[in-house]
Amino acid sequence: MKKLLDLLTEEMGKAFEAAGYDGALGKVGLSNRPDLCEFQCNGAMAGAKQYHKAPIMIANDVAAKLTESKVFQEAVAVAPGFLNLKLHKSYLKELLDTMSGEEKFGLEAPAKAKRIMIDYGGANVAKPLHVGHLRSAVIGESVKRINRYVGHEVIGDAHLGDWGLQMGLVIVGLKERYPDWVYFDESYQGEYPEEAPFTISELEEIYPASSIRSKEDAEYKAKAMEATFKFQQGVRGYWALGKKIREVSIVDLKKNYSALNVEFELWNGESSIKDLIPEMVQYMKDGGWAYISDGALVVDVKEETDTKEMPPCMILKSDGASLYNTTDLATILDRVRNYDPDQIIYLTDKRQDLYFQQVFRCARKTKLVKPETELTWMSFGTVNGKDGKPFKTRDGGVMRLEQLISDTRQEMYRKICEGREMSEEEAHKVADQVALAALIYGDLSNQASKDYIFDMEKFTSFEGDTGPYILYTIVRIKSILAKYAQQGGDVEKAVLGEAQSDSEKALMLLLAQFNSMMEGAAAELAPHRVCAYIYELANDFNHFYHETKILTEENETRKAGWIALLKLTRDVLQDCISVLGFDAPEKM
RNA sequence: GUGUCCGUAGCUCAGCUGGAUAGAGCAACGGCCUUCUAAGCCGUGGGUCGGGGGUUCGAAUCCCUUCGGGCACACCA
Repeated sequence: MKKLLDLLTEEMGKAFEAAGYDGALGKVGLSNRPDLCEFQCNGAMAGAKQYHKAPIMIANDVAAKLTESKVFQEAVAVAPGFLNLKLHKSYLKELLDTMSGEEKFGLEAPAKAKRIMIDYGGANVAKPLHVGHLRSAVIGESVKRINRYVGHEVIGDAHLGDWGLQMGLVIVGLKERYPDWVYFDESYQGEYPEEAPFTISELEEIYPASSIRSKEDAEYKAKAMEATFKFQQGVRGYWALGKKIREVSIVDLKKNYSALNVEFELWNGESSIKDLIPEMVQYMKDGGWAYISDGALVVDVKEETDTKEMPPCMILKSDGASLYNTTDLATILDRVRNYDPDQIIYLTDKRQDLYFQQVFRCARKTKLVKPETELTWMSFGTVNGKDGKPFKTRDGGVMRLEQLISDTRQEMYRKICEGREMSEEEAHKVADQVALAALIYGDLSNQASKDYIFDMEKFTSFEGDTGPYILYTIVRIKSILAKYAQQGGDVEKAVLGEAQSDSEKALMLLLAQFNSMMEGAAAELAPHRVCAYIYELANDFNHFYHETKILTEENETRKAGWIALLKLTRDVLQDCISVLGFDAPEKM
């Protein structure tokens, strides 16, 4: 199904042509004066110069051609040259009929379905997730789902941080505690145990302790660096131990991510591509791109048009060790070979702007990717506390994601028990669902690239533009539909009718814009567009709901029409929250 | 210093490729539950869109400049 504005623009273009003007002037947009009209066309003003005519005269000519229109019930020329438009109710009804009958409510498949890889999450092995990880996880998951919904193939990769110094720190920490483990016996030739000899809580305890110690104790730090090096070189025991650390971490991370409804297709990490590094380095040298500068191996990524300094992209440190750039570039090589993606999207915090410019330029220059492969960096802002500084716990520590989720769940449970009667089991279930919606919606309704203030009170209060409000609206609709069915009505067979009121028409108009909204959200990687849409949709529905008594309506055709409208609203809302990454309960 | 992002109501934020009177939510105040879930709905007050120029018939939006803030500027990730 074509997008509503395109259909209207087509119709308006014809009218411009019929009146003897350029059809391209007939661009129709949403009205910014809902009190006057539903849509507007400003083409008459744009065309005034071209035709040496007052805009109002052009607008009048065009309006005259629309008196018989089956689309526009009203097309009025208003000074200085606006064309104010209203749709025929019958046209709108037909549009929604078509929409209801189509898969994905009239959203058309993309001209070319892309294969997109998205790198998000940002988790590190042996380090617990904290608030900062919420953004990456939630935004990435939504971008993935949105693009999948519109018809692309999307592969999410957790791209685990399992390569840097933290590996050495954990390994050395373990060695201090358990020097006798076979992992540390370099003469050992046998198999290593299947079972990991430590738990996730132990790792989470060892890492910070080890990290602090390495900052104070130079000798200890040297040991950690040596361990990191041995691990990266693939020394048997170190590599085997690293693998176990990785396994144990992944189990724990999966648990935490699933609490957020976040799921990765791939759990590759930086270490997964270790074998590609030497090959890639050699390739960059052979190609004449990489050279030694101050001892380090770098690739120049300056371009003539640059107005700023652009440091070269470092491939290897002066001690020959690899770094973030190395693994990211090798990962590109790996992804191209194994998946041949049309696009790779990276989701990181916005401080990495320059870094990704360097990496992308380097990947293009050295032809790791095809020229047409899109490399997209999507950045997100930091989560700040009320003071505008990065969010911390009360005592100034890092807020763990697990803690944040459980706090929100508890608060929600309390509120649910306050107002409604529910079994304890159900209350917990619903509370978890609503808490998740509160968290995800709270995050996604902000523009991803901007910082936002995490305000626990705001998040756990459910008034206004919040996830719970959206869920509440869906639950309301479900409740009415259920009652209708109880009374013997068949929701599936209900047929839409023409709008009976302004509020009903407003709801229908907004529903008709679903496909265009979703297409835009996908193209712009903008989950907040979906949030803004469903908030408006929920508002329009509630407005309609408050002035329309549905179940007591005596005219059965009319009642069924409303039921069909409710069903469509529910379905659209549910698809929307599903691409945002949460679900609605049956009641709340 | 160079680059980059941001500056819209008391607070938190929208504002799509420039259009008519700049919108929400929270907070404040006032209404609406014998009737489909009041976690809701309706209403009131609140703004020199940081400042100044420019382009345009028309600018919160585009360009320049200035002030204020965040962030980044090769051997961390």
